[in-house]
Amino acid sequence: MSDIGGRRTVGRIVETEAYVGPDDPACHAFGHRRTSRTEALYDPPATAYVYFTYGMHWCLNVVTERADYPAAVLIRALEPWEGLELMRRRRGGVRDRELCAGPARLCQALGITGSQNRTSLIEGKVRIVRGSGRPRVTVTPRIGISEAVDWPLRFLIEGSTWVSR
DNA sequence: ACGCAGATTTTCT
DNA sequence: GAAAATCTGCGTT
Repeated sequence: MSDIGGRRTVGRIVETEAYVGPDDPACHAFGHRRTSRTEALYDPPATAYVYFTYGMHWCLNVVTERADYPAAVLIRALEPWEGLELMRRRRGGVRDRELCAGPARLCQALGITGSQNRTSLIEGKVRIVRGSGRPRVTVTPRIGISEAVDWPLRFLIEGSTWVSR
């Protein structure tokens, strides 16, 4: 959920990818690479890692491991729950199915930018809270990367129609 | 439905 | 100078 610009949007996470640390060739901190961009990955768990790519897109990750161990989970898709009007406005009137189906799309829908980088996902303007169900999860390889292409680290809620691609 | 190219800028070589 | 954890619009089938 986000509370940005004085208004709230809520969604259920339906798709994620894991980037599992310095030994993962697809992780931005592969080989313990430490730059101004990757610095957030070395923060404590539940910190936001928001990075900018392709000249125009923001993507949101959750730092998952202890401080100084750079691993994170990329949030790839949400099922929109609240604040649909605001999401539609931010996304420029695309079909609802495409509001949050993709890592950069959901950031646009929720108003997430670099100003959320290194903020707490427990008490910040962007938060992640525990849900109530125990959904079945499907596992596939990650998308859009060129290293470790076959590692099964993409997780989808089984049967969700809100996932990307 | 599918495939391709353009957008646009940070980061690292 | 090239590539990048992407998205969109426009072309063809």
